[in-house]
Amino acid sequence: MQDGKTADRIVDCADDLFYRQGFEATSFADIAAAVGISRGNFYYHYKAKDDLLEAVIARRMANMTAMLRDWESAGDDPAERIRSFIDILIRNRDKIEQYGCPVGSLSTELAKLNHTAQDEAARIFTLFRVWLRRQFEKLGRASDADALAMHLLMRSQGVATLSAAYRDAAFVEREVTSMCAWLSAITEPGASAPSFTQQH
Amino acid sequence: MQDGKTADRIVDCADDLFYRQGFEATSFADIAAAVGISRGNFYYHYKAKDDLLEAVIARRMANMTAMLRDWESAGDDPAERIRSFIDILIRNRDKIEQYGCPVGSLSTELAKLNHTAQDEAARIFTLFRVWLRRQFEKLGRASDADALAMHLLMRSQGVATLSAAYRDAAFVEREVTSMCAWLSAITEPGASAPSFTQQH
DNA sequence: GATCAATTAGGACAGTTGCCCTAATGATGT
DNA sequence: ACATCATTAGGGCAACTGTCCTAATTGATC
Repeated sequence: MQDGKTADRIVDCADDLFYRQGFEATSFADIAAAVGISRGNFYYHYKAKDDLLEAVIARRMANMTAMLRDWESAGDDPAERIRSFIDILIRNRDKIEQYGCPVGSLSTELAKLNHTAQDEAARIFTLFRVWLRRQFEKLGRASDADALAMHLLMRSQGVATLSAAYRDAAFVEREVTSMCAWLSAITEPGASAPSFTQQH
Repeated sequence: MQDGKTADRIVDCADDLFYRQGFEATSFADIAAAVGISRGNFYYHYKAKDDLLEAVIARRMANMTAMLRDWESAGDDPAERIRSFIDILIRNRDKIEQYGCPVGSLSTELAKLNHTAQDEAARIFTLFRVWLRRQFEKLGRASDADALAMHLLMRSQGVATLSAAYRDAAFVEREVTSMCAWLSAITEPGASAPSFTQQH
């Protein structure tokens, strides 16, 4: 958090602190101390805490968009791309164990606070949702692509929450393996793949 | 929140407010106003906010224990009991849509606050975990009963989080149906039921 | 009816919160 | 060297936080 203009450094630190401490529990004093500026200077860049929150959400949106684009350019196999998504639980395992999922925990907190930015936070979910949906469509599951995307999102959220509660790395690995197996069952066209429309 | 001794009414209201607003975002003034007592009277019953939190967690533990006992006495079929657990997502759908899961959201918040009561909050999870494990054992899945219990807990957590983010009742119903189908696949001994030990 | 403990109300406390204001500093171009 | 503008520091604001203290009130016991 050293280089870049001050406004950017503020969003950087706020992003991190909102994740690790929560939005409500993070004060301006916390952020100012982390950035290394005075509290007064703060309001020159962001005139209210809600403005800062929106900037943080926008930053996360941009970061996640870039990450999804990277996964797309890394290969053409949709299943492999989806596996990149599942693998977040492994790559970020330490942080998730400590603070849960940044998307889910912020969304839940803002829901409780009845905060106006709650819908904006949910849009980060939608970013993944639409991206995953597109991959499932490419796998020939156009009819239930959105349900499959939501199912995968739901699983990653559940794993993240329990990972933070129990800090059990074996559980996370087991569930990631299960998610990949579920994905493989979908990829293989011959087998009676897990479906949602079929179960109704 | 009318009858009962004052100490109990305080825990009642605090329980509700901690769920709807979060622990950190709920002040003594909020609780005192909800109970209808003065702030001063507060410290006669609970000398610190952390004490109150522990009382709330203990209360939830007692409530959940009673609920699990009710499910046990309602019938002998373990699968039916497990379905009672899954059905929470339907029965409490309105509250979950607004505030998420009380167990998961409190656990995540306390994790971020680095609060000492975090382990105690996780024990509510363990309550369900052990109970579910026992039901799976009765279904003849002694070898992976704990993994199955954790899998079900994970699913309910994921559904609750996404339910609060999107407030999509159709999604919740779809996932509940999927969970019941998963359970049925386990119940039927002949079929190649979903397992975890097999997938390793 | 008097005594005494349990309970309550209300005010006061030091610290923190988000927010605002103003003066000083910095850089920039002329 | 000067004027201009963006940026920063620091103090101050009222409101709120959790906590504590004391005086009043209640209710039961003798």
